[in-house]
Amino acid sequence: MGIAERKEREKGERERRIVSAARMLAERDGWASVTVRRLAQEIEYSQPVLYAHFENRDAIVGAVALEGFGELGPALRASVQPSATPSEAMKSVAIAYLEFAFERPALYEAMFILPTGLRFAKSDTPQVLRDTFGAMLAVITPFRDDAELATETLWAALHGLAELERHGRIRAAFREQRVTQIVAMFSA
Amino acid sequence: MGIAERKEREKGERERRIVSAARMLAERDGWASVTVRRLAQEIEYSQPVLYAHFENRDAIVGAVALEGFGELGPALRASVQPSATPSEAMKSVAIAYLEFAFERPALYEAMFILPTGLRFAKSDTPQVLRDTFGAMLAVITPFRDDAELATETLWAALHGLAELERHGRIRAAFREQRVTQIVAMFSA
DNA sequence: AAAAATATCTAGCAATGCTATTTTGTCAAT
DNA sequence: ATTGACAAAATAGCATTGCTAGATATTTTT
Repeated sequence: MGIAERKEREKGERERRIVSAARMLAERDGWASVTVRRLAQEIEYSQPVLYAHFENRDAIVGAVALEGFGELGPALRASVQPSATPSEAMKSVAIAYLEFAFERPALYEAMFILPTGLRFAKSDTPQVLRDTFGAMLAVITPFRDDAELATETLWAALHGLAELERHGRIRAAFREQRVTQIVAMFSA
Repeated sequence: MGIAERKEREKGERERRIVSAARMLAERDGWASVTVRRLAQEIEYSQPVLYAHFENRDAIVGAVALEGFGELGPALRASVQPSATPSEAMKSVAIAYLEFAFERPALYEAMFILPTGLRFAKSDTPQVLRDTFGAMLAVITPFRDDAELATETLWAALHGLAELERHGRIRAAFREQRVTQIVAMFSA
């Protein structure tokens, strides 16, 4: 039955092309430009084919978001030098988080802002999501007993910093100082 | 020249009806349901009339957002009891902020998430926005020299708490505890 | 009363997400 | 090789969107 396997392989391959086309277009022209028609054109298939892979447009955004989580966790971990002190580690993670948000805005949008149909903080939370959470948890644990709660709070603070700055609500020039404030508070 | 004035009055009145229809529909059915056609129907004028008042749909969202800022500032100030200690005051403001976000989700969305074309943290920032910022600044000043910076950071933290919870990224049941954490950190 | 300016509407464009229907391609059984 | 069943994919279309050009009605000015 190698035929069925080949077909499955081809379908998987096509799915990857859809997701990476979506990501590329979003990063280049913004999510509003990511239309099902344009994606179809990009992968050289007709429009309805995409609906054999994804229930709707939101699900495509969700697939890109998942890719993003697959990268954010490792990026946070990689930012920490082995020789770093606990509070240096926390600062590295915080800065890496914001860099991720600002350097891949479309990816970040898919992960945290756009409707995607993904589930979180529930029993069915995918492993990549737990991993990302874990990367932040790791640098907080040395400082706090309520590490899980504190991770949620730190995450929220970083997310807020990223979003308000992206929308021009707070002064971009003071980013570093705000991060310093936050980290100082959490590592006290 | 009472005629011109009457016309201006009528135009202003109509504009208010557009904005409040938009707000009502958004709060009831979500922003996706706020279409220019539906608004036109609501105010009993044809569609192009709305473009005599607002450049485009985003500008209507922006008008609702401005209304929101006009209410958020006072709501934050009103939450503080005259007898409150400085740290009680800060906690009241933080809780009032989150209540605002959760009880008027569509309004909050217009203010902080959707594209609106409004400008912030710039010289042309409208007074209502400065007022809202001022309400937070007031409760931070007793604790910090760098009050303006700290206000930005606190604001970001609260915004992040609201957004991550709204998207189901963090556990709703622990909202109170996260607020307590944040306030403790800023009033230390 | 006629002309000019203003206000408003009708009708339509191009684009969107999504889907019913038709066509094309693949493969096994004859 | 031919045929018929099944799966894959394309065409064509629906309903909806934001927005606008062009036609019509309504005031205001002359």
